[in-house]
Amino acid sequence: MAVSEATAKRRVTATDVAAVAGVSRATVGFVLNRTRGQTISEGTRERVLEAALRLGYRPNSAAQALASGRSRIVLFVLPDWPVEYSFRIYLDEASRVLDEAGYSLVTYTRRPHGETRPLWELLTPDSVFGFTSFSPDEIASMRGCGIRRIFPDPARQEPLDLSLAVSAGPRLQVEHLYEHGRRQLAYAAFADPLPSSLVQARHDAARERAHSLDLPPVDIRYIDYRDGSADDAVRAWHGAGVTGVVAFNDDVAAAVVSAAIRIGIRIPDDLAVIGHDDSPIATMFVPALSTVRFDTATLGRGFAEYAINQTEGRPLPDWRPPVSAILVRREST
Amino acid sequence: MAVSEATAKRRVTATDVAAVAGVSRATVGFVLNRTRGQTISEGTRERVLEAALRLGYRPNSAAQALASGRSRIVLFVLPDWPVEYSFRIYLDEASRVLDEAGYSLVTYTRRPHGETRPLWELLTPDSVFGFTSFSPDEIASMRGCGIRRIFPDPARQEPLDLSLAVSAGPRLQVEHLYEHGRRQLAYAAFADPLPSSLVQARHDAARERAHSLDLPPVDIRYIDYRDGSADDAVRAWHGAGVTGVVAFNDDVAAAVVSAAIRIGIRIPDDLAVIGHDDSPIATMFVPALSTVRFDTATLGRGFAEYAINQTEGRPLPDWRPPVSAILVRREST
DNA sequence: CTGAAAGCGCTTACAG
DNA sequence: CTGAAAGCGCTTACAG
Repeated sequence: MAVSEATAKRRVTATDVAAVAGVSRATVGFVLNRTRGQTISEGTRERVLEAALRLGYRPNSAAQALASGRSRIVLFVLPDWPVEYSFRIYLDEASRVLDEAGYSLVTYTRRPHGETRPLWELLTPDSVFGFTSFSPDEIASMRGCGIRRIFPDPARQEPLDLSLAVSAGPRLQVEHLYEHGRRQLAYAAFADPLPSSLVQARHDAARERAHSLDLPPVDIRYIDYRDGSADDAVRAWHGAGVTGVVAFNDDVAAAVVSAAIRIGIRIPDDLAVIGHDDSPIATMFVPALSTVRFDTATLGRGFAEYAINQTEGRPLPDWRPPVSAILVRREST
Repeated sequence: MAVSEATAKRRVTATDVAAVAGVSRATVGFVLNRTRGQTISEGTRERVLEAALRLGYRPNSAAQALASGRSRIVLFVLPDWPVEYSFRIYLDEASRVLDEAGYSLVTYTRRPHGETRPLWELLTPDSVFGFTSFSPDEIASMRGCGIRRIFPDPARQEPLDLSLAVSAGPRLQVEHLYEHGRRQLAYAAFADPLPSSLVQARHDAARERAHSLDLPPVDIRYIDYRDGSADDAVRAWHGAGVTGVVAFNDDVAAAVVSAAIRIGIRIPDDLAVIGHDDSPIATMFVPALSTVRFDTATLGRGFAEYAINQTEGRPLPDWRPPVSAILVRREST
């Protein structure tokens, strides 16, 4: 009666648990946090655990954060553009592994308008990971609220690129077209200005691979599927003798293929097109799109491992993202 | 020198600001929080503001949350299935409006495996909103860590469905096919078990609208674009004289259209197909897909308004989500 | 093996 | 108009 009344009125605290278990508040903390270096008798441990369970005790995380100086939050800042389809699997895996290590992964999409107070100030995460790099202002804001571990951190020349498989996909795309006899290649970029750094990086990788295969220069054009740019690009490429198109992603590949169909260019005979990501559209499109897939679950686990070690201050010197790109051949090549 | 040394060593606190401004810590709080009912002289106000700016003071949110009992976080629990494309715009708008009111919107995707500690226990948000309803266990967990405002809350028979425009889209889809002379309709559902409640709700809305138009019963089939189910469905429908297909979303519509094309059924002459969401695939698909679009920005603002009022304990009695569905006619109908 | 106590950095009545 | 002080619920040396 007294207990249920208290439960209804206010939140159960460690003091309540201590009272029921007949120990001090400190001991409650030691048991529940499995504090290392403390030895607790089995009887005490059981009494505390039992009392905590019975009262439905949930530690107050704000108090924990304030007292310990750690929030057990890992913040992952996503870019302001729609991330590829498979990225959800990546995040799910990363989240699961971090959770096992006692951390929560919170994702945060930067808003175009800029908040009064960015999310990292409100959450004060133990570490912040960015899909792309941070601006000096952002770094200053994070440092200002006590966040010590920021990646990628420009000051440290951090080698890791969290967009991870930047070059593996484009390389595979080029190799695939090459193996099927295509020599004059073009790159279909994404006109949306937001993911421009990723577009740039993928294009660079494709161009370099083409160069190393002694192929002629790769013409790049920016495709916006809402206007006629795909038609223009396909016409221009067709006139210039292009026989293979490397697309930034499956959406762009679909736009190129659909423009070609409308114009009357045969896919893949006249023009082979390869996408990137193996998103649902690649399966459903007619013709189905050849593309490149990643083992995103493994990548997610890899990121989590990296994040945990960085957050706890023991970086893995030789760590590399476990990238594995797989070619998926369908009808467009 | 002394200041920059201190800055480097530890975080700037209200005590530092108070010392520099020559006031008490309480006054710093009053100024920075614009505490109502406190009158602060202009001179003091300016000194505090100036000192805070100069020192780069950021309030410690854990301490604020602990002392005030409010975290200023609104948690939005998303379902475990890929939300429709346009939902990002919805979230962006909602986030922006909440931010203006001093709240941060954190989104959280339930993980299939279940965490050791769900995110609401770690963040202790002031309120939690679910896209779908919560299980009794989840409700208990939230209540246990002191979260008072939960929506939808089964105990209150909360009328609001946060998936919002559940029936408006399907109704419009059916009406569109009806207006173009289609009488024998079918519903193409999404085979993925995860969004089943949404599939069910949309199908119900479509069936009811068809019924109210005196149309014959709507046959429902579950489409998985990774197997042959679309082919089977299209064949069966064709044999049964179906002339119009209402699809759960654009992905499913694309799968149906592509199956029809492969089989040799003409779109839209033999079979009209309408999607839902106006996602990019609807534009890019050949033929381009007719679909239904929502004014998601307005919906997002509407949700934010609702959330702010609920969070601050003054529910709007007559509030309705500002749903406006628009028909987008393309080539598939 | 366990407890008393200081401290984390705020907010908020309460005095003056 | 402003300050001294209690309190939020934890963690963590430090004693014993």
